[in-house]
Amino acid sequence: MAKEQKFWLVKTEPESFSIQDLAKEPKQTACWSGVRNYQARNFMRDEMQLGDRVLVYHSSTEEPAVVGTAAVVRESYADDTAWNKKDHHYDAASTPDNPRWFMVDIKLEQIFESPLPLAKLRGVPALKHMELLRKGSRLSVQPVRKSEFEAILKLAGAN
DNA sequence: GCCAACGTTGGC
DNA sequence: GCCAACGTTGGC
Repeated sequence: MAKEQKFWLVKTEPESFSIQDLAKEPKQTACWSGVRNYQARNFMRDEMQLGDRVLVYHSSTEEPAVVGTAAVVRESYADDTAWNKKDHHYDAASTPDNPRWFMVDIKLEQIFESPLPLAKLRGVPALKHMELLRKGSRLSVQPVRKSEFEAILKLAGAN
């Protein structure tokens, strides 16, 4: 029997890969490559499981916001962009024989009708302890409490 | 193993 | 574009 479903948030810069881009992918599924932070990697490599649910967040944009949800459809495997010299995330220390970086595949569930801006989330008591809202938080893959995930769905008027 | 210098993230 | 917060690197 599968372990309990977990909840996550992943950040992406919409200028490089937005949730709309995810929607355009075959099967609306994409590999979440390019993560080059150990803590974020560890979450993907060690803890993300099939069926886990994911909030998608747009960062470094005019109005940073949670914009929709996705699900983990493939558990971690080596991030091959790390050994592509032309890739922006190339890392000579990672090789096919001894990969340093990992990724998962996620599939779009829904794009919120209206995005939930950071500023709005800050005012929500149920989200008071959310990692995303912590000052100086930079983790690009982070765990989310079930209660937080549900509160966000509720705010988005989604299910 | 400390920590200063540097690079990056990301809100504003 | 600014800059605070954070992660990484490398000299010692």
